[in-house]
Amino acid sequence: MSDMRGRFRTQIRDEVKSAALRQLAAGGAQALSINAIAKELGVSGPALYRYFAGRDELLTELILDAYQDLRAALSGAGSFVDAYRAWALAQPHRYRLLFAAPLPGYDAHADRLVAAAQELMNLLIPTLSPGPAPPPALSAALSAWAARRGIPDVDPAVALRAVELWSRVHGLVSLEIEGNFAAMGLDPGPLYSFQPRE
Amino acid sequence: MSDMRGRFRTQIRDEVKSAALRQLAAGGAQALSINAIAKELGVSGPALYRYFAGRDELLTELILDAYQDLRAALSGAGSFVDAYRAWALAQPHRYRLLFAAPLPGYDAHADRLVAAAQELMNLLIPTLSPGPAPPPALSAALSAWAARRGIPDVDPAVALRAVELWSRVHGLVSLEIEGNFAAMGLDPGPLYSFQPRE
DNA sequence: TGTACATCAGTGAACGCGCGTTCACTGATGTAC
DNA sequence: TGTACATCAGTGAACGCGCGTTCACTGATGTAC
Repeated sequence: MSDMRGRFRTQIRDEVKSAALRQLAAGGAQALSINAIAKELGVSGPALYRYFAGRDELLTELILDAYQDLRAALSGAGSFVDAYRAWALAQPHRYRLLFAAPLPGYDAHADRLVAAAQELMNLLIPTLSPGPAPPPALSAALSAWAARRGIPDVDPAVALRAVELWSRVHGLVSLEIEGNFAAMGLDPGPLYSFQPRE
Repeated sequence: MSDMRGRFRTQIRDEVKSAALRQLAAGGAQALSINAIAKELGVSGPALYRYFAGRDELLTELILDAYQDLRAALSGAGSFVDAYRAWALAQPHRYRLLFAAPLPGYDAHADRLVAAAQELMNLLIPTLSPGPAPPPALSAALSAWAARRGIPDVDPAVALRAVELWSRVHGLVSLEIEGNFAAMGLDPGPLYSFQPRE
């Protein structure tokens, strides 16, 4: 019976988080409310303060979890682009949590979050072959960035391709998620098979 | 003195809208509050109901204004990509208004809004030369979309380029606006000079 | 095994705040004769 | 030009709601002897 209370705590934390995700999915971007979650769990509002210091901590955990989940989905996948798209379409509310503007007053670029974001690039880079060489200033910035991320020997031409690929797929995904292609009557599927494929 | 009251009304409407934009710029995405705007204008909350039916109408007007402003910025510009980026960086809160997830319960795809969004494409299309031909299904969808928008004789290969260009620049712009490149220590400027340029 | 104690999950009340919106009303402004 | 009237901008109170968070407290659970 080691640490039964501890196990209980993490289980409740998970239940809180999944209720939070359910409400984000249903209620739009900023529908993250301690009180509403407590109500869904059949518990009074202040009870949740046993498990989270406050709303910001809960939000941060949800974001970190989402990064981790996305990373898992990408690392096992054959195609970065297809897996990225599939993950985002399956849970657009979590994708927005990662890449859309957060709540006012919330610091979306705390160190932990930036690090988690950039691990996505670490997954992409090894799968790419170099493209054209970037201009010198960009090349230097890309090398410095890769070194800072603990992968020192990255060809800047590969890093460039990674950033370009990511921004392209993010453009398509974010437009698709918000229904922009649907509003045009377009199936965006074929747009994802751009060159260069990884 | 024809219609002095009418002129007064439109002037107040404009003051309300610009206070609203100021607060959006300061307060984050969903900081659009009738009461807060009224307070900034030195007036009681209910007073604004003389000018707007409610918060949703105000929001819709802000969005339509933003589309019109963006269209104006693009139509006079030499480079679609550069003008698009400059507009978005200068007023990211308005860019989010157009392309990020709106408030829960707000219908972001009402006909007027969709039409306004697609007029942006009408500006882009005439500046492009055809690229590779799209696959048949996409080609048909692109032609149908162009016809529906009142520009019947569009080469699907041009329409495809327009959609691709738009999604690429949107990807870069939306990442840049949220500070993702800054968090990487990258100047994204060089990324915008991708081929094919318009 | 039984008892005394510490831990801690959860409660209900409260604080102070903000929201959109409706309503009856005041008072000023412009209009018609 | 002067007066009677209609229009309408703006007010303050109110409704009902929700929010994050703090606080003193109850009662159950697990622990130590």
